Amino acid sequence: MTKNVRVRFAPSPTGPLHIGGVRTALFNYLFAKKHNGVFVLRIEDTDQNRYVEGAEEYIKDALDWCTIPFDEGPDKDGGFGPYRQSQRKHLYKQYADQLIHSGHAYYAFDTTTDLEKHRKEHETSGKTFIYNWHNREKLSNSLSLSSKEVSSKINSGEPYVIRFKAPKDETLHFFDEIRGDIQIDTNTLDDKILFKSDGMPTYHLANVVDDHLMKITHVIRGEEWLPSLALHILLYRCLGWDSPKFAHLPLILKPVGKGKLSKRDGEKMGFPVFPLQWKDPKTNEISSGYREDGYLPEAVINMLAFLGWNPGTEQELFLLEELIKEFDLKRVNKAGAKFDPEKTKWFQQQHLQRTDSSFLAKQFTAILSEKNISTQANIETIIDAIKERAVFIKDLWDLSHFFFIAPNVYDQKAVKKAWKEDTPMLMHELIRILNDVTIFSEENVSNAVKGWITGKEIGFGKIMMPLRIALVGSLQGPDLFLIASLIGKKETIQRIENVIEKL
RNA sequence: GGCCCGUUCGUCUAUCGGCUAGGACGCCAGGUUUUCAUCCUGGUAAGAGGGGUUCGAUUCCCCUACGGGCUACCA
Repeated sequence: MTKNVRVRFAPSPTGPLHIGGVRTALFNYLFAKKHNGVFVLRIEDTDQNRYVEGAEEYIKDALDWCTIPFDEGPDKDGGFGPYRQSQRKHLYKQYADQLIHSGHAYYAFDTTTDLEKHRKEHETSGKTFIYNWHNREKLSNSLSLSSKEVSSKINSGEPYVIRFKAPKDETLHFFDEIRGDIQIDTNTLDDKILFKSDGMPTYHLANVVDDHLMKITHVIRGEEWLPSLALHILLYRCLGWDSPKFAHLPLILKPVGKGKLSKRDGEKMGFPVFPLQWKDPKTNEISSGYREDGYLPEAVINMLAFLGWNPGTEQELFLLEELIKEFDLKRVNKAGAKFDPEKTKWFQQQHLQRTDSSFLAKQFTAILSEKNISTQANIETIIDAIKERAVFIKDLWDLSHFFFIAPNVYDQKAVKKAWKEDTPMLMHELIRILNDVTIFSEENVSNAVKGWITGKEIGFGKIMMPLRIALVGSLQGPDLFLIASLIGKKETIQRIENVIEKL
């Protein structure tokens, strides 16, 4: 019998969700949906000092915008709540105590300053201080002190932490769904703190306890957690629990230079590293987001999916449903991937082209009304004509303003190229031709103008380019006859008269 | 420093021992569009280095180099 797949995304509400985090959430989501499983959101807020106002909301909004909603999580109980670790505080201590009773953990009283001193001393003598079997007997803890001393310290209210007692002389073997077999010598492990003196568990304990209690079957997380996998495996074992399966995702790296992608890179190179815009509540600093920059969630998701994963075919454009169908942890790469803002733009362009004109028309109408331009019935026709030139929805205006407003400035380069001495005369003649077109359809205008040019035996460019300047203001845009027919006979002629006068 | 993970075109990647090492982004050149963009065609460019194993290695093993991560009473 196969267990129901349950995965979780467990961010810490210390700020806006970075696209690396979104990618982790996406892979969890895809894996869950692929196996008809459940996607859980758990807020890991065990560190009160780092809590940032609004971060949890941001995380939920971001998942929402990316169309990868969670099935269970804060305010969405699925029977495994609560889903904020701060609200689960009472659950953790008993497991730490259990580990103490079974001899797998111990109390430690060393102060931060004591430990810092040890570290410094080791450093100056060229050694590394590790709190483990090397020296745990010489430090202040329940292994070195008598049980009397220990209980008197605890009873007198002296602060203490609970440390894991890493086993000695053992080679641990475990399996990562992406990386395969990994082994570690337990002698290199340190005695990690499981329970802090403020009464809160550390990530390691809380994470293992919650994953077990929430019946998580697969832990899919970033590669930065690989070094603590040994600890986590050991915790499951010492607590007497089966451990879930693990998969560690490759990191997302800076586009240029070394290291992990960071907020700074986005600022420096001018691309967002966050899904949504974020305003820091303390500094009021604003970080740009993909949503506000005009990206479609489809594009962002598609781009993210291909950062470290591929379907093994040559298909690159995927919608969420297809990603779910094709996704497989086995096809996730091991090596970190440099982030490429250019490719992201390409995904955006491709997805925009595949977006319904009726949907774009709706968005565009909103932009137009902001500019106090009344909506036209033929808005979808206009979008069909300009869409293929657009990358972002906001490009639509730059590509189509001449449908709504007559040009008042003319591109100098274009004028120099196309406006010759005999042009005004030809334009006057063109006005007469256009005047004779009774039904001003694209086809009729085209036939009339083309017939006239052919009859005159002059080059098309001599007429078409000045006409384009008249109607558009520059040498750009879709088919001229379409533009003419859409703005109408009166406006077309008016614009030609304008340009003759001005140039 | 210690531990762990990784290494194919500039970038993202395909290849599950036998290929002229494939695709995509970018870039360059043509073509279509009498404009611009799109689009089409073509081009550019890669297996870190050294040892093995093998009839044969990009693919398997080892070493080195390089890159990355972790090394907090942060997650």
